[in-house]
Amino acid sequence: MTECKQQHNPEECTKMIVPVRDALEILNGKWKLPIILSLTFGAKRFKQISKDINGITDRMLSKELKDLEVNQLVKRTVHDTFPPTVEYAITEHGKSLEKMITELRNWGLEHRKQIMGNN
Amino acid sequence: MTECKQQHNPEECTKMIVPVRDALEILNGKWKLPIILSLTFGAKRFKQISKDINGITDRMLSKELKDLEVNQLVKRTVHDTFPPTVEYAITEHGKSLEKMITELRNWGLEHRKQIMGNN
DNA sequence: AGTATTACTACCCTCAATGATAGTGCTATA
DNA sequence: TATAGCACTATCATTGAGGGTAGTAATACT
Repeated sequence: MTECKQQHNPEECTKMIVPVRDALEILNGKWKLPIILSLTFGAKRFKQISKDINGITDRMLSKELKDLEVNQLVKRTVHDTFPPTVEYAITEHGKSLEKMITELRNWGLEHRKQIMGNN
Repeated sequence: MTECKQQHNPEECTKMIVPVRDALEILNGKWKLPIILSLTFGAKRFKQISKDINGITDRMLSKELKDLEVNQLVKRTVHDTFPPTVEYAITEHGKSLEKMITELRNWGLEHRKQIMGNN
C-alpha cells in the first residue's frame, strides 16, 4: 500500500479507488457472487443453481448468467442430447475471484459475530 | 473448502452462500467500498472524502456514511471548534475489510487486463 | 458587499434492478 | 390423461438506488 494521507497526495487515493469501482461494476447486484460461488463447486444446470440460491427467480438467474457470460466469468455449454441440457461452468478468469469471495465470506461471518456482540 | 458437488450435498452449497449474501447486504451499492478504502488512508472530513471519490454527490455520501456508521464500519466525530468540523474514521471492524478490498482491487486490475487481451 | 467553504438536509425525478406471474415446446412419468 | 420437470422468455408492476438542484447557518476570504 502506498501512502495517501489527507495532507499528502489526495490524487493517489482516487487512483487506488478506480480498480475497485471497475470490479464493482462487473459484480454488482445481489446475485452475481452467489452464482459464482455456487459454480466453484462444479458445473451445474440451470435448475440446480436456482436451488442453491434461495430466493432467486428464473428471470434474474437467466439475466445474471448472461451478464457473467459476457464478462467471461461463466461458460455456457449446450449438450445436444434429447432434451438438450445446458450446463454452466466457471471459467479460469472466474476462478480468479475465489480468494476474494473467500475473504468476503469470512468477513460476513465475522460481521455477524460483531453485530451479535454489540447489543 | 468443504465439498459441495452436484451429486453430493446441495444444501452444503446453500449454506456457504449465506454469509456472502450477508456481506453483500452491508456493502451494497456503488459507494460503500470506495468510501471505506478512502478512509483506510486516514481519517477525513466530508469534503475530503467527496474529492477522493469522483462522481459521488453530497446526498449519496451523506447517506452512505450514515449506513456505514450504523453498521459500525465508520466512526463519526464532531469536534466542537468554530466552525464545528466533522471527522470520519474507519473502525477496527471496518479495518477488517482491508484484505478483502485489496483482493477485489487486484481482481479489478486483472480483469482490465483480461478484457483488453481478448478482443 | 459579495463570494466561497463546510457539512449537511429537503425535494423531486428517473431509470435500472428486482419481483410476480404466466407461458412455451418438449419429454418423462403415473 | 394429466401432471411435472427443464430451460428458459415475456409481460407487468414495484422499489429503491442514485442524480439534480437548491437551501441553510456560520464563518472566512477579497
